Amino acid sequence: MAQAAPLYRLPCGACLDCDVRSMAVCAALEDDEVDALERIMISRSLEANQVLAEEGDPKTYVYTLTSGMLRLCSSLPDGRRQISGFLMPGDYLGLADDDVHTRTSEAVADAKLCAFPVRDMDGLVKVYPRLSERLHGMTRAALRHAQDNQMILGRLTPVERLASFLLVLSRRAREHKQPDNPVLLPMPRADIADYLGLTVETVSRSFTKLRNDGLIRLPDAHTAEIVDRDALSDLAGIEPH
Amino acid sequence: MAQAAPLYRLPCGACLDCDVRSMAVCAALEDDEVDALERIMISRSLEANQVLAEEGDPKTYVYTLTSGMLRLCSSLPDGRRQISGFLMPGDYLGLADDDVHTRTSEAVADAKLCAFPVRDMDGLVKVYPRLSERLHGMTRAALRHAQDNQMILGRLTPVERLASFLLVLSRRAREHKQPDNPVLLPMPRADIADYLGLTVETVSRSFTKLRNDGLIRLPDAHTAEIVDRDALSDLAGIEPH
DNA sequence: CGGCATATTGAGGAATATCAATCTTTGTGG
DNA sequence: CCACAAAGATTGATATTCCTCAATATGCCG
Repeated sequence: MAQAAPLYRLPCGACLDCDVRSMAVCAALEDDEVDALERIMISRSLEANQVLAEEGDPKTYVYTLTSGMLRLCSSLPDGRRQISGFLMPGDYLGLADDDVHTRTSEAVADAKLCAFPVRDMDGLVKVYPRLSERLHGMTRAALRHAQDNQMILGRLTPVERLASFLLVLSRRAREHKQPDNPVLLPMPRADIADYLGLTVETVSRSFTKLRNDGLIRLPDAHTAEIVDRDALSDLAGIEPH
Repeated sequence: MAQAAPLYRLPCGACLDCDVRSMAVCAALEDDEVDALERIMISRSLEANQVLAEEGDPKTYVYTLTSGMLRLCSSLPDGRRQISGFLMPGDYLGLADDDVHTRTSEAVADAKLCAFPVRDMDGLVKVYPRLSERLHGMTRAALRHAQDNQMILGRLTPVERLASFLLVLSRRAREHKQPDNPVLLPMPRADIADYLGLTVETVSRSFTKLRNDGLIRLPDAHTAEIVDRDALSDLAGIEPH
């Protein structure tokens, strides 16, 4: 059977100009090697709140987020929800899972992704050991991050949780080569609440507290300007970055 | 310079008889290959509460726990502590870390371990790709586990947290080929509290509640017999295993 | 401009932390 | 082997914190 020309393929060499080239999985490959990745890649885009994969779905694709933001979440039968993480451009979706997605992934804001069929990706990983090493390294980093969250959820007060959340977002923005000060908050308060194990009201009150104490400014609900980073770090119980 | 015969070396072939052979990293290797692992291995033992590695220490060894139990924890400047996990025989220490231990590891009860110098281990991983794959798979499992904990810490009530804790311990005991009921609790209540983000008093009251409701029996403080596994699973919001 | 979703603020109550006392277990030395 | 001290676990009384419910304010999109 004749194979139709694959849809949604980016123009050849597009990966080389990609915004996230230096921080995503593909950073493991040399310029003349990314081509192999590009060949198995399919572009996708999501609108805000669109679901990419549901908890329990078979893992047929893995993804690199190139723009926008995703949330990974799971819910209890009675509706209680926990967000285990937010993905920023350059982040990889599928690090934790073997054959099945263990979390639901949804777009917080309009998002663009590179989709890789897992079968093809598994093949590439065997050809390029550095790709495998990079994935393993990203998994380790995700694990450290999840363990940090255990401390945040288990032992920090609401204001401390929010302080640490803002600092982590700021630091990650910097790592992703974006301005680290006003911190952009594309997600609604309910998402922050479900990430920090709080209610929206408590999140809102914690924002107000940080503002009244002069640690941050809030030009609008989706922008937090860090005024006193040291005090914020003190609160969060972590070293300033 | 002449190299002295290495100390603490187990008799040749000991790995083949090892209790944890089938569940630890070494399960990735065939019987005739574990020899390579055994050659770089050094046996260690720890007494209860002895520290194996401190948060921030350079990662010079990785370990497989062969008996006993370890806790991984970190502390805030003011003394608040969070335990990110307990290690059971067959578990691997060092999955999350690159060059530095990000958590303190201590013995809950007397423990025995196989220690592998990271340099040697890095070398072996290159020779045996299956070893690398297995480590990556164990890291993914640890990540899923840490994300489950985020739900537990962020959204479950104390009794629900304890129920889920007992069920996880029970399931892991089974996976580790030990009886899954009664559940053995080698760690003190303070450890359970610092793992579940509660106080000792609340942990104690939660045990009492589960006992009074007929879901468990408590022959002694370190033994919990599961009486109604379904009700316990219901509480924990997870499928019975 | 109006209507809806989201965010903030307020009042009250429920749940868990805190403080304190008792009970139990463990380990040690006589 | 028993007595005793010390640590750990449980139970009780109280206080604080955060959640719940309700009202108001703000922003956003048609």
